[in-house]
Parts: sequence; structure tokens; C-alpha cells
Amino acid sequence: MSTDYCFNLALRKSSRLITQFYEDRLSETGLKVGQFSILRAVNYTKETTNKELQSILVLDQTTLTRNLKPLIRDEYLKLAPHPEDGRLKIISLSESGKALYERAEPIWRKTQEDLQKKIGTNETDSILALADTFVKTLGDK
Amino acid sequence: MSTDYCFNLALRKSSRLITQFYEDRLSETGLKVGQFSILRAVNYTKETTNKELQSILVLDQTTLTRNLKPLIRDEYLKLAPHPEDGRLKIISLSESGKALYERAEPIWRKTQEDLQKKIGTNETDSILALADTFVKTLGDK
DNA sequence: GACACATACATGCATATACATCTATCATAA
DNA sequence: TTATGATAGATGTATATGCATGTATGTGTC
Repeated sequence: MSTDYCFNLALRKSSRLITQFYEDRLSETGLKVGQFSILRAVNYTKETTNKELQSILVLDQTTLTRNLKPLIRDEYLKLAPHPEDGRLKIISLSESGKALYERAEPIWRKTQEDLQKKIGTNETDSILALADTFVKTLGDK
Repeated sequence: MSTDYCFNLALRKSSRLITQFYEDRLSETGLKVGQFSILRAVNYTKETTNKELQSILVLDQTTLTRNLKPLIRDEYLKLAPHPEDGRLKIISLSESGKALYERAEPIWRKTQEDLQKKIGTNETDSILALADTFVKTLGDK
């Protein structure tokens, strides 16, 4: 029967495996995959906030705050106060952050291609479709 | 986001969302989803080892060792030495572990059904197919 | 302007994840 | 039978994850 298999475990297993695949490739940059995702999102938005990154990355506010810490500590990300709203912190890439992202981006891109070759485009399409469904049906909080 | 979507981020987002879905339902049992997966695997195998659980759950040995800790501490799992191989520890459910699993199992089952209704059988099938592909192509270590 | 409420971000706690490395035990060959 | 290498599991360190809660700031009402 269909519920012999746990959908949650299945997704978590997949997530662990794909993470190790990317982690292995990105290791030469010193970045973890979660950190790369943050740099990529900040590179895209240029100037952003904790709040905005939360919705892009589908991360809890407290998780994101902590995940930013190593990147701020190592000065890949800069923080600046918002000119009008004292609660906000404007997050952007530092020069070394930009440089690091630009070094990592082609490695990430090649990893994407290699994964696609390895598991097939049907499967990679399936990953994107699933994420879309999940964010739409479970991602409103 | 400069053309592409990151497959890794997509899967990790989905994993976080589905985990929260199950976590919310299972919270009344006091179990985290990872702990439920362990109890379920041990209930299935009856007597098992760290090593065997690693391959069922697709978890690193060190991660599994640590994930077992709270369940052993709370005495839901029992450890016994292997009669022939002193390196092995036999893991099994205690009485309270069995009781807890049997209390959690129907909640998990209903969660599976609810998720299937919510996102559709195509998507849940897709999750299982994806996990199968990932374990087959990336899961040999 | 003072108070109530909402919003943005941080902290305490607990679990999750895995690499590098360590210890203990087993298996095997000289 | 001892040296050697393999295997099972544990520990040090670091990041990841999120709930409950705390602090600071902004907004609206009177």
C-alpha cells in the first residue's frame, strides 16, 4: 500500500543525498551549500533583509539569522542600518563576498549539469515541480 | 535568479516544509520526525544495529549515533551487546518505545493521507520515485 | 504624547547533520 | 601469536533547523 513508505523520510533522504553531492563539489570554495544559497540570493537581490531572505530560502527567521552569522563573521556579507526603519538591517555582499560568489557560481552551475546528467532531466524537473507545489500548498505562514 | 533554479535549494526547501508538516502532527507524541523514523525502522527490523539503521535511513554513522541518544536517554530504545561481536550493539524497542510507536503510527498514517490529499498522488508518487533514484545513483558509500 | 499592538531581529534550548579523528574489537597473514 | 589492517561505534568541532521567548522599533488610537 502507498503508505508503506514515509513521504517525509523519502524527501529527507533525498535532501541529505543531494546536499552531499553539492557539498562535495563546493567544498573547494570553503562554502557550505546553505551558505552558497544565501550568497546567491543576496547576489540576486543586491540589497535585502532578513525578512526577504526568509521567503526566498523558505527558512525560519531564527534559522536564517544564525545561518547569516558565519558569513558576516567572515565578512562576506555586510550589514547596514535601514535609513528609515530602525528595525531593519540591510544585507549585501562585500567585495570578498562578491568575489567568493563569482568563484563558486561556475562550480555550482557545473554541479547542476552533472546532477542533471546523472539522474535525468525528468527527475530534475520533478524536483522543481515538487518544490513549487510544496511552497504553494504548505509555504504560507 | 540568473536563469536557473538550484535543484539543491529546491529539495532542501521541500524537505523543510514537509518536515514541518509532519512535525506539527507528531508534536502531540513528543517525537520529532527523525525520531519517529528511527522508531519505525527499529519496529520493522525488531533487532538492529547502528550500521543497519544507517543504510535504512541514509544517515551518516556519526549523525545516527547522535540521533539515537535522546531515544536511549528517554528509554524508548534498548541497547544490548552482540553475543559474538563485541563491536556491535543490538538496538531494539523497549516496552515504552513500542507503546510510543504504536501511539504515533496512526497519527503518522493520517498525516501521510492528508499530505496525499493536499498535494496529490502524482506528487507523492514523485517523492518516492525521486528518493529511489537518489538512493540508487548517489547512495553508495 | 501615552499606551496598545504589530513587526523585525536576537537568544536559549534542543535536535539534526556530517567531516575528521579517535578507541575498541575483529580478522588475517607472517 | 603477534603485527596489520579492517570494521563498529564514539567524540570534537562546526553548521543547520525551528519553537518559545525576549528586545527594540514602528504604527495607530485616544
